[in-house]
Order: sequence, then C-alpha cells, then structure tokens
Amino acid sequence: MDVLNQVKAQVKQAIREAVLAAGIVEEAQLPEIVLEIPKEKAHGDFATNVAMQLTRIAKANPRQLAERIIANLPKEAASIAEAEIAGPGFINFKMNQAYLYPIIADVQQQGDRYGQSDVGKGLKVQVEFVSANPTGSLHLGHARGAAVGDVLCNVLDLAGYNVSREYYINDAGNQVVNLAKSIEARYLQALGQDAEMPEDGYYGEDIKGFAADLAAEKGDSLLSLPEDERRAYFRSYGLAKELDKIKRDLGRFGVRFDNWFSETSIYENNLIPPVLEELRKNGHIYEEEGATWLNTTPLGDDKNRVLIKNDGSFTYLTPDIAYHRDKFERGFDRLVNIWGADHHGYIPRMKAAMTALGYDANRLEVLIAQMVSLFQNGEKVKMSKRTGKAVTMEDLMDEVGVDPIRYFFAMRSMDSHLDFDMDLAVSQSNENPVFYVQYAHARICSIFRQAEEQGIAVQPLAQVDLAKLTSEAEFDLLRKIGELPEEIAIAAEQYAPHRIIRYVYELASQFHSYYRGHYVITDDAALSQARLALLGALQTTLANALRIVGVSAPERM
RNA sequence: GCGCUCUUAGCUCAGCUGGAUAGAGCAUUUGACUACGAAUCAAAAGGUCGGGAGUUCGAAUCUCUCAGAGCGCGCCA
Repeated sequence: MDVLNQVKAQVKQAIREAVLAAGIVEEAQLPEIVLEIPKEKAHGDFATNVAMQLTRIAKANPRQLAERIIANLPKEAASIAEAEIAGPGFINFKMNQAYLYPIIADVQQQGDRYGQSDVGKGLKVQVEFVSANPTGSLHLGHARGAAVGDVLCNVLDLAGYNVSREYYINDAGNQVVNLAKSIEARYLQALGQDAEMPEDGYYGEDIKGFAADLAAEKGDSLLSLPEDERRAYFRSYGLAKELDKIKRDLGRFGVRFDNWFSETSIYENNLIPPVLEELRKNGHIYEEEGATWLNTTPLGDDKNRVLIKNDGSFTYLTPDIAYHRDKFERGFDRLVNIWGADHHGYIPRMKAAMTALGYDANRLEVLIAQMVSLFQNGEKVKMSKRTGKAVTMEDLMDEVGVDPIRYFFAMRSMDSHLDFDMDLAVSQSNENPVFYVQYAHARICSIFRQAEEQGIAVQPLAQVDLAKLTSEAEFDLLRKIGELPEEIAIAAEQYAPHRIIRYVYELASQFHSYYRGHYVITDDAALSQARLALLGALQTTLANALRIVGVSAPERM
C-alpha cells in the first residue's frame, strides 16, 4: 500500500476506535469511514463526515457526536496533531507533517512504476478501441478514441488490472466490397478511363493514392482479369494497404494493440453457427418475413434485430455478437468497448445479445467518446464524407505533433463534446497546457544539471535530512506526489482517464509556484540535498504521469 | 415522435456513487526577471451551476418536468 493510504488507514482505524469508545453505536452499525482530502487547505490534511453519517442512527446532533468522537480519539497512535469540529459536523485532522517524508523513499524505490496499486486485483480486462473500418484513413474522431483508450489502458494497467488492448477489423462486410469497387474506379481513372465511383464509395485521398500506385506498378494488366478475380484483388490489396496505414498511424501515435482481431476469422473459424444455435436453443430467435430475428426487446432493446437477412446473408450484428461471445470465451472478466457517439444506439442490442447468450451484460461496459469538432483560424472546419474532405490523423500529427494531440484528447472527459483548437494546440505559448506541464519537467532537469555544474553531488536518500523540508509549499508538493496511486486507482475505477491530466497539470502548477518562492540550490548544503530529494521524487512523478498520458517528458525544451 | 449524451464565469471545460465559501485555463486588469529556464509566478475581477418543482439536516450532484444543442432510431456498417 502506498504511503498516503497507509496513513489514511491509520486515521480511519483511530476514528473507528473513537466512535466505539464513545459508545455512539455498536460495532455492527459502524458505517464505512470516509476520509477525504479537503479542498480547502485550512480544513487540514484529512476530513471525515462520520459524525453526520451517524446522525440518523444515533439520533443526536452531528456536532455533539463529533465532539464525543474527538474526545475519544487515540491521536498519538495515529500521528494526528490536531482534530477539530468544523462546519455542520465535519471532523478535520491536522497531521504531524513528518508523515509525508516517506513518500520520497517510496517514489525513489518504485521509480517507473510509482503510482501503481493493486486495486484491480489482476482482473482480466479487455479494452477494444478505435476499431475503425479499414476503408479509409483514421481521422479526428479516431484519434480521440485512440488517445482515450490508450490512456485508460495505461491507467488500468497501473491500477493492477490485467489489460489487453484489442482492435476489431471489420474486413468482411459490405464496406469492403465498396472499398474494392472504389479502388477499381480510381484505378480506371488513373489509367485515364471514364469510371464512376460506386454509390457508397470511399472518396478519401488515400484510395486515390493506392490506385495510382497500382496503375503505375501494374499498368492496365489488371483489366484482363475476370471481374470477380479483379475485385478480389482490389479487395485484398486495399485491405492490406488500409490496415498498414492504420497501424502506421497508430504506431506513430504511440498506441500498440495486443491483438488485431479480424472479422473474417469469425467466418473462417465458423464462430457464427454455434451462436445461432445457442440463441435458438434459448428461445431468443424467430423467423419472420423470410428473415431470422433476435428477440431483443424483452432484454431492454427498443426493437428486435435481424440476424439473417432474407437473402441469406448476415447483418453486421451477427458476426459482432459472435465476436463478443468469443471475447467472453477467451476468459476476460470484463469487456470495455470505446465507441464513437454515432454508435451509442447500438449498446442495448449488444447487451441484450450477451444476456441472451447467458452472460452477465454488466461485464460489458460500453464507453462513448463524444464528437470532436475541429477549429482552425477561429472557425469550425467542416468535414465531408462524400468528398473525402476530412482532416486525417496523419495530417494532424504532421501539423500539431503527437504530444499536444494526446494531451488535448485525454484532457476532457470522454462524454463531453470536444472542440479541438488547432491553433492553440500548435502554439508554443503560455496558452498551451502541454508545454506548461512539460516545462515543469524540463525545469527540474535543468536544476539537476545546474547542481552538477556547481559540483553538488546528490546524496543517497538515507543521508538526507528530510526534516529540512518545512515550508507549506513543500508539504503540499509531497502530499500531491503521494496522491498519484490513488488518483490512478480512481481513474481506473471510474473509467476517467482525463483525471490524470488534471492531476499532472496541478502537480506542475504547484511546482512552478514552489520554484518561484524557493531556491533549491542554496548555501545550506543539507537543505539543498533535501530539496533535491524532493525534486527527484517530483521529477519521477511528473514523468510517470506524462507516460500514462503518452506525452513525452523532455529534459530540455 | 422515441432513446442516449450535453447545458456550470466572456470563451473552453473540471467538479456529478449528496457535504464546508462551486474550481481551473484562456481572455481582461495590476504587479514580479543583475543566483537554479519569465514557455514562469503573485494578485484582482468575473457565477440565478439552462428554467421550474420535489426528496433531505444539506442538491451543480438524486427524482420529475419544461426548454435548448448534438447524435442515433436500416433486412448499411
């Protein structure tokens, strides 16, 4: 357990003992003690609302109860310096600030892994995200999904979950046929022939490029192939190219998947028939108007869904059900899907399908990443699928760089619509929060360089007198550093990766403020060493938090 | 019409499993660099938490209702 939680556990235990010693309630009636870190610094290190919680049970006024609890509090044992009643009945605790010093050793000892905890208890979680169709370049919305998903995975990993990242490749449906047709049309155009794009064609620049390459490479030799052979060629060629591009973009963005799951493999491995059989056996399937339906309405969906169309082919839903069943069968305790907002209506039917198959649908968590609007020169940039006019992830990385994109997308909670301000992201000014945080890290590195130049060797922690750290700002920094493990644990539990951004920003902000008021390298050698030790822990903490977000922690900038 | 998400400072957003005076950045105003990086800091100003009702000791947070914005309601994926 991390330092802060150990201390909290101590204080909670002291509170429990005090409540019992005061004879307020029996042990069995004791509520779970909530100990929070107050927003207001004047309210001490920790606060509990236990007296107010007990009001109902004990039928007494909270301030009186608080008084009795405080009177019975074993303060010394829990290194509580002061406990006092505040507001409607809060009990505020001021700790003996020395409790914070061990945090530095903890950070130093854990290094890169500082921030980890075991709240996840090794639970196997699979996170499926991005999963864009391999029919065009990744764009803005995908970038948000990629950033949010990857940060969430990093957070889950550190919180002690066993995480697997997966990308589902929709390489089997109609859209791939349209991809083949689109490439064919562009290929013919590249050869100077008249060719119309298919009705549901893909108009992206990437496809023009692939077709042009083909034309240059193969000339018109593909024209002599029979149509179905030619289509098959364009299809596999297009898929390979698109997938390659997707992997390249994501790799550059710093996102690596553990598994790329192909829809085609569902057919190859005959995963669908047993699903249909199971559903039929459980009585969830019926035939109507020549189609086969899944009866999802009793399971929370607003209408029933077709599984097999009257032409005998499957709808998109069918292989997707087989896919999700396969995920469960692979032994994951929990499935997390990150979908774009345009797919939110799809959630009830997938949950219904899982219930119909006998799985607990609560083990499937679908998170929605809201829409992204791009702003440039103060104006909203319009995108069009029809003309293929869209800002791709690649464009964005070229113009903005990976760090700001990841930071900006991870910054907001995923269920709020997001305005991505291109000018702000590019700007290397004080308006840009990415640089603010990175600058804090670079600044610390600079101080260490400075110390080295002045011939000051950083001493082993055991020889450093941390009691030299006595200012409010120093205790605040230590406390904040100590909060990282808990912050990560909460972000994991709530699927709220954006919390890490807030944390790292606040940490940077506290440091910048501290820096302005305190010299690290001073005439007092012992003090300098203590401050360098603090900064070492801070540097590690900043770097770790930035690593979670996937943003670099530069040594100079 | 139904469903999901959103509505908090001039702007962009936190805070939402009920708790103390609702926070941050930007923008605005005022200050701070002849020792470690001013991409920084200190401070001021800025709010009917979309409107209304309810639940309770206590509501931005929970419930209901109304209004506005986005998205979705295919035998497309």
